[in-house]
Amino acid sequence: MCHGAFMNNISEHSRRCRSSKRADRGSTRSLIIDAAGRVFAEKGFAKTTTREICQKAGVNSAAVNYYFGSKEGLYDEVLVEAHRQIISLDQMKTIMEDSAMSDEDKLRFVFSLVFRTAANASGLWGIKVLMRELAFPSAEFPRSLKDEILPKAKLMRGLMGRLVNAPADSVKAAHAAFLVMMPCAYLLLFSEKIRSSILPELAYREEMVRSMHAYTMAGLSALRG
Amino acid sequence: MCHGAFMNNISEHSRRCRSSKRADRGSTRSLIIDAAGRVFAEKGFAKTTTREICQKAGVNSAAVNYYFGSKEGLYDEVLVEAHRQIISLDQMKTIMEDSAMSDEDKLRFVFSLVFRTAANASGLWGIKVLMRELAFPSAEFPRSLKDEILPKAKLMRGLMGRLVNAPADSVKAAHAAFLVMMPCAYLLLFSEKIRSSILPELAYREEMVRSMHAYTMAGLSALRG
DNA sequence: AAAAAATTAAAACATATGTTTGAAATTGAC
DNA sequence: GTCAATTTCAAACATATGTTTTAATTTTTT
Repeated sequence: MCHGAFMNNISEHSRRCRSSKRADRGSTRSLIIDAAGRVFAEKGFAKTTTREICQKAGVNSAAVNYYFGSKEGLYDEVLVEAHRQIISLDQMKTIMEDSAMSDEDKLRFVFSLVFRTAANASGLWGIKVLMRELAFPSAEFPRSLKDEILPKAKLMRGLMGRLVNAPADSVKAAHAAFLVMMPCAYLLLFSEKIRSSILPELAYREEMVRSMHAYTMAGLSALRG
Repeated sequence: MCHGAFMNNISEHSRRCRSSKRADRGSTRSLIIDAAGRVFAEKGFAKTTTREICQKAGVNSAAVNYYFGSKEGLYDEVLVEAHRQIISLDQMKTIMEDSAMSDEDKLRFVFSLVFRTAANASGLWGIKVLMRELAFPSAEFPRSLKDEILPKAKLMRGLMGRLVNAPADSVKAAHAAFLVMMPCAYLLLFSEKIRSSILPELAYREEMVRSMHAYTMAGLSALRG
């Protein structure tokens, strides 16, 4: 009766560092999170079944409820892991507060991070899960994640404000943030099937980064003046 | 046994113009499509139950299968109706081929159409359903609708090509189309809940149209040169 | 008005799916 | 090696939901 559902609070570190003898390459728990991430990214929460996750992970169907209590509990953990995959708040802070870097270079850094992520989309399921949440937030969208997204958004708005020469909380900065970030968001979210049929010429290449950067800087300059 | 599932082919006009004596304000069929559109727009296909649709429409649960054969059949009809709500291919052709209008004005027209739609989003469920399909196409995404979307996309790429002084099927035009249209797409798709928490200053006002237009024209000019 | 057709309604049905159960197997501590 | 704790497994369970059925009701036709 002492089931694993209550183990979510136990430090993950201790579980990870324990030499796993049952499963050679990664504990059952990690196997489930990874399989779940891939399936959730592809199908979304509602269309995903725990049976498919367990099958892909090669574990028994009862494992989800044993380790995570419920499908929702698993999804929560997947969201946490998704954030880890992209960029931590600390990393982002470091870059945004780096005085040796121009604001234009910071923007370029964001674009290349986006492109790297988009190009790696098959391996990194995290960004797809998070973008799904942004477009269609699930009931399970936890406050703790909002607390992670909002600070990052605030950093971006600071950058945008400086680029259009306006306060971070001004309407102008909001417009700039929206106009700059939405193509990024869609680049990460857009269904590959649809994109390739509507815009087959659009490839994730250096050429595209240059176009985005040129287009964005010119647009921001127009907002500024 | 002569059930309504086979009536989908009968002209809707005859059904509409027939004096409806059972249901005063709109036939059962239309009631279902409208209720379904609202629920599908809000929750997506998977999370929507036919029982909720029927309850919202005030009809019996069996009505969906009676009139549309299945939940998928109903969804197909909702997609057809969604296209009708926005703009027809013919209307769009007329505008795009209007030689009395500058390309810049045509772009402005697109933006105001987008804004009108976004501001009316509560009443018009069609755009939300279509945007969901663009981001996460369902298995039911019918070829006939692709045949409606692709021609419209081609018209937009023609406009974009002229604006950046490049052929419609060039990489440059594809980049332009992507960079210009993605903020529009997201404006229509973005979860209101999330938008208002991340960008509370962003309202659907004339001010925003002006920002978008200025930003976009400057960006396109940069792509051109 | 009578008969036929179409529609509506309530309930039953079948299936998919999240979850629980209880036993078997494995692991780690002594 | 023994024993308790943990993990795995197969099966069962409960529920939600798309669908079907059958009869009652309404509408249309003649």
